[in-house]
Amino acid sequence: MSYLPIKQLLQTAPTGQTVTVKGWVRTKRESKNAVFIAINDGSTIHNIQAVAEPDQLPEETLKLITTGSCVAVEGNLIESLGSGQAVEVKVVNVTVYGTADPEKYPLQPKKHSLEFLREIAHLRPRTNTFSAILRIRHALAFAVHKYFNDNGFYYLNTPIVTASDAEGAGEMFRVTTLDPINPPRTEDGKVDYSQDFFGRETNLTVSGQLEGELGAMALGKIYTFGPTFRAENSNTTRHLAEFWMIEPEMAFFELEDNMNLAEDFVKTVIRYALDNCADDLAFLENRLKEEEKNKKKEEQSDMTLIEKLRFVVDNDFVRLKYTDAIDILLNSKPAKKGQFQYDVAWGIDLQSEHERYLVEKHFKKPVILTNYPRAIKAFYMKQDEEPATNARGEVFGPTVRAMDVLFPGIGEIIGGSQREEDLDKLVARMEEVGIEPEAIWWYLDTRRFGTAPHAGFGLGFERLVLFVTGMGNIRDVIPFPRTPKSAEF
RNA sequence: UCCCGAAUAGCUCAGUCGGUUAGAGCAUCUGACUGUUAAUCAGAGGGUCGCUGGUUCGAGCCCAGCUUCGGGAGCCA
Repeated sequence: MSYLPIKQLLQTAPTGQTVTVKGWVRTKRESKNAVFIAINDGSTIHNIQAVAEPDQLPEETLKLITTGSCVAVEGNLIESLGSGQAVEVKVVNVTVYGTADPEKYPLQPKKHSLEFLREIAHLRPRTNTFSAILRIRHALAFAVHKYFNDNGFYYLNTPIVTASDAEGAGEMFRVTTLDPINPPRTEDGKVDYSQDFFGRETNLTVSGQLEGELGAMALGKIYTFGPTFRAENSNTTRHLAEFWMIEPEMAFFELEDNMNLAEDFVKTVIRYALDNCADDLAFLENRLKEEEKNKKKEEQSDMTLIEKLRFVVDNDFVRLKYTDAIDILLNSKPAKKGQFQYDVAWGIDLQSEHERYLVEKHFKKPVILTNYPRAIKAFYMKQDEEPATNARGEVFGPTVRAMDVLFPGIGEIIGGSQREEDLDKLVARMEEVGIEPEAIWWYLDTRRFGTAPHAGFGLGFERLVLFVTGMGNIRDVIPFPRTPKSAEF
């Protein structure tokens, strides 16, 4: 039996033609003269309404049509007799594929909290909110591939299992096939990883960047888009143990080019969502409006979700050197009133409250912060020639060509840099921070053989989805979130 | 990991000063209802008060520990 997705049916001119709808029942309403069944198949946020005469369906079939059950409806597509929808299906026959006991099915037609839905993550895609999020997530993923393909990048698949832990991006998950109770041991009592599957210690990747650089040094412009793992005990609304990261890496790009790419990239994929997910965004925007009603006035945002997205797409990001950001923070009201929990001084790693002030209070738009102190950034970042100076000519310490893109409500959405292409400087820096150059000899070969200026960045995909959907918790923008103490589904 | 808060019906919550049979709304079921829009109206069923221990004549309520969840911080994307 063939069928049409509801998305398509809703856009079809009703001429009484025979159609088949297959999907899950959202609600059933019975009155004396008609039975109304709202059906959703996930192709769109909208339901289609099937209408049956009360004595048209056998009593036992009618009883099985409950919220959450799955049905196939054969009927005629007609102009709706009611006012809530343009078309509806006049039922000829209903087949129930699967029942859903109303006493047990958790997704009954009522409001559910996001916390409750997280506990039934296997069923939550059947709700309006999550189906909208997942469709938007898909559209953004597609837009990412489209953007890079349109701009001459090659999709490079970097390894998930890796032996390198040199990047220091975070704690890693160990990958092993050794017996956890009784692993083989060396003479000095340590676990003997030479007997492990790969013959050495291996972990899940925390970043594909180092391998991405290898690709860029051959293909010119590459990007990765894959799962990434951090075994940090992070319990926040912005962190996952398993998340998807997008990491472009470009030969011959300097910091300025990197910033231009990051800004154009983010704007383009958000624009894609605005152009292609209008219904789902409108639904989420409404949901947020309802939520805002319960908030205090000062916590309500002055822009709706779609206005916020348009604002980001239509306005230039602020570009600001770290040293100048420190000046702004030092002269800010909260600093003078002592309202910052952490003191501001050149050399500190900016805290959330500082980033928030810059993005949400001072500039009120996305900010790209650059040229951070060398001491607080990764070893592979290109060192600036001159130490930082502020507007009054004060001289500070050495900096690197790093860039962080900060978004309102999200914080750091992108982190990147121009890479140090000079072998001697790179090795010297590695030794300073205690990384053995031999451990990533293959990475250093890019600098030994045909080195070139290059740059790249990493974007946490879920943080992008978080921003576009306006959701508040990163666990609600990935189908099956992995967080400390939580891997049920 | 640290700080704060929470855990009572399927869900969201109330539960007075520690005192008899633990309540409401939604959902569910039953009935009513001229085409309804998460319909409306009436009625019914539904509880190991997170777990373990303690204080007390008596604990949903007080105390301790544990577990889980939420918010914030740190780490970062």
